[in-house]
Amino acid sequence: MSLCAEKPTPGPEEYSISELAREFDITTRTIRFYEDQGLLSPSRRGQKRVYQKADRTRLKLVLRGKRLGFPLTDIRRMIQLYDEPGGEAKQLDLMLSQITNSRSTLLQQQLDIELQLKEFDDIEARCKARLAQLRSPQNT
Amino acid sequence: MSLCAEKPTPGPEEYSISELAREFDITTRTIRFYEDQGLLSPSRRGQKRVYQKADRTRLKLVLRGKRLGFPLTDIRRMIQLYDEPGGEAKQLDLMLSQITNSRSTLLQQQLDIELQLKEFDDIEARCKARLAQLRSPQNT
DNA sequence: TAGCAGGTTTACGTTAACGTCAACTGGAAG
DNA sequence: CTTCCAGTTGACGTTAACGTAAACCTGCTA
Repeated sequence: MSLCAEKPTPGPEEYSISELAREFDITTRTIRFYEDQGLLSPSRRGQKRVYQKADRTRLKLVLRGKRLGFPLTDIRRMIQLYDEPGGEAKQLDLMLSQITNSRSTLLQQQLDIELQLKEFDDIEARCKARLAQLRSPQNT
Repeated sequence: MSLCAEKPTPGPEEYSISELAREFDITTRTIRFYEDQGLLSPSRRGQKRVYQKADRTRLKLVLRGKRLGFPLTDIRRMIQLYDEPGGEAKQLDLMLSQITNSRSTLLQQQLDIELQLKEFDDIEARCKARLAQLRSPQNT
């Protein structure tokens, strides 16, 4: 440990690339790749990447998008919506229609999930019934 | 049209590969690829594939899995659960644990979707507010 | 001063999920 | 018989999303 000078920017909390990687259980390669794709844009101290809280939040959004199966290009457009609304009315209209689009995809996914969950319940019940039958007394 | 002999198997309804392709808006290549991956196994009349209702249902399951972002290997395991429960207790236990697994993924996705939808509502509201402001009277 | 941990760029490799020919087949229509 | 159409099997091409390896910098610490 060096003498003092420990917190040059004590404010908004910062992260190194490997800290983020550990936290979200991904590789640094992945994080750099996301930056390449325009999903992240951390500041730099010297040549090293420094991630602020906002960057961390963006990364979380990316990973959420991934869990939902979206390709990175879609995810990029989605998280750009979080940035400051362009200003131009045209731009705002575009954003609104993109939101409408993404929303309908998400709603479809909700339906799909509900159906799938119900069917799993069904299958599970039959499995358990079959298991109970296997252990039932009449097979001695 | 040939003379009669139109319905050799009038029973369970059959589909050609291109019929299914049209219905679900995918290519025949995709359907054959899914078969290659063990997701479908249609019967054959001569060398041509003939799809029964059960095959159609399986295809629907596959596409639902795709909409949820699952890789084909996961989808395969998932739809195998719809087949007859193996019989062996060990096999049934395995099925149950697989269901538990998949279910937790789906539940996570539900959470992700709800969050995302809420954030979209939020962004949308701010967009609309900004738009209203742009058209407001004070800029004449 | 040497070395090491953590970071950087560059570049090629890999896997999944198809797309895109090419060459062949079997039946119906003209 | 030829022609056409829907279907079939290879085989190679492509894109997304990283993995992996090489070569370099850099700020401590021993």
